Amino acid sequence: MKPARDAENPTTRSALLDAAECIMLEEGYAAVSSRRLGTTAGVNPALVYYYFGNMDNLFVELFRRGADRSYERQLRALASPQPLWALWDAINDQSQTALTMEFVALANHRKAIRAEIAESSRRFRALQLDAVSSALADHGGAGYSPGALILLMSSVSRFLRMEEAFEVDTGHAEVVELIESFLREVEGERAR
Amino acid sequence: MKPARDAENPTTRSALLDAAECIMLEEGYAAVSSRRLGTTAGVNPALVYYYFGNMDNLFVELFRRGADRSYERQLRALASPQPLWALWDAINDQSQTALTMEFVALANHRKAIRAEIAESSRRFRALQLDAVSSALADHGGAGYSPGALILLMSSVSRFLRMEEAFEVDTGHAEVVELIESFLREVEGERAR
DNA sequence: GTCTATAGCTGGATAGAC
DNA sequence: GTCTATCCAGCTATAGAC
Repeated sequence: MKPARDAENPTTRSALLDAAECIMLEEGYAAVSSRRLGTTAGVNPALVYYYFGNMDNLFVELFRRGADRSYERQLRALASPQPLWALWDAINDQSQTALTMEFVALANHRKAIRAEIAESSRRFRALQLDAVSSALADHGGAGYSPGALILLMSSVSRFLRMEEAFEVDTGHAEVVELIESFLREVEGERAR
Repeated sequence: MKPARDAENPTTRSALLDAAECIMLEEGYAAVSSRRLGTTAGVNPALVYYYFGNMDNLFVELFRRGADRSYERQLRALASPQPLWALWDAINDQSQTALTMEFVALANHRKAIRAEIAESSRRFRALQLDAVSSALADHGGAGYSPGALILLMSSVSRFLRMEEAFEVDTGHAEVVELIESFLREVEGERAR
């Protein structure tokens, strides 16, 4: 009988993934090395190769883990009574955002990562398109383009986060208000 | 009498910066090392330290060189008869975009770079705010927020570029049309 | 200004003991 | 599954000859 591992007894495998996530967020992907992973996770560096074969695979698995979690969260959001508001929250709320930017940078020169992100993006987008199309049709927004709305929310959210990291926030409140006034128009006041 | 250097006779210093730009675009910032720079620029790697002291300074100088060029281009754009259209073109056209994203990634774990980008962003934003405010006031757009418009254009532009790198383009045409129809509304048909 | 040589470090990855 | 030991490559940075 295999013992079930809980949060206080994580498997070595997931401990390594957690360590990678932590290092990536704090110091960027370039700081993620097998030796650093070993130290942070409290295990031997060689185990990275035992579990993942090489560093690229570790990155791919870490990305996939985060993407799957986000996808589930987004599925739940889009099933809410106010799917547009919920999607806007999900896009903004995602603690995944910072990690994602790091992966995008990684993808610039690692083909395996790029392919993974590309496929994941298409998967997210398809789900969003479907839900936003229905949401717009259900309310007074049949005249608006679902694709444009999704891109607007995604672009602005990511750009604002990025600027916040540089402590630049000119115009942030205004553009958020612009998007949210649109959401109010088609989906009504945000329910609390 | 010092000989003037032309494009075919660049100084070693600028040859190193050119090499850095090239490597960064093709393989990402992590691939930029003194040895690679030496090989690509056809000079000795030790010259990197002679000219820049260390790698951080090289990155900062490369960023500054690009930012200054973009700033000049943007100044010219904003002085055109259709400043909003010209700004939109400048934001989209910038061959700097890909490089900028690489610098943003670098900035995550190099303080010197982060400070440089932050200051540069504020400088660009101030210039844009000024010009867009006037442009909106001059035409029928006095009711719109200049800050929101700038952020919308900047966010969307960067996000689309990023997605293009992953060969994802769902909704791109629609969101571009949304922005351009707004520009037509306040500034009239784009002059050719 | 440009080069050689080199110190000192960190990294990816593997072989093999336990 | 986990560890030690190790090879080899690549990096930053400096000292010093030319």
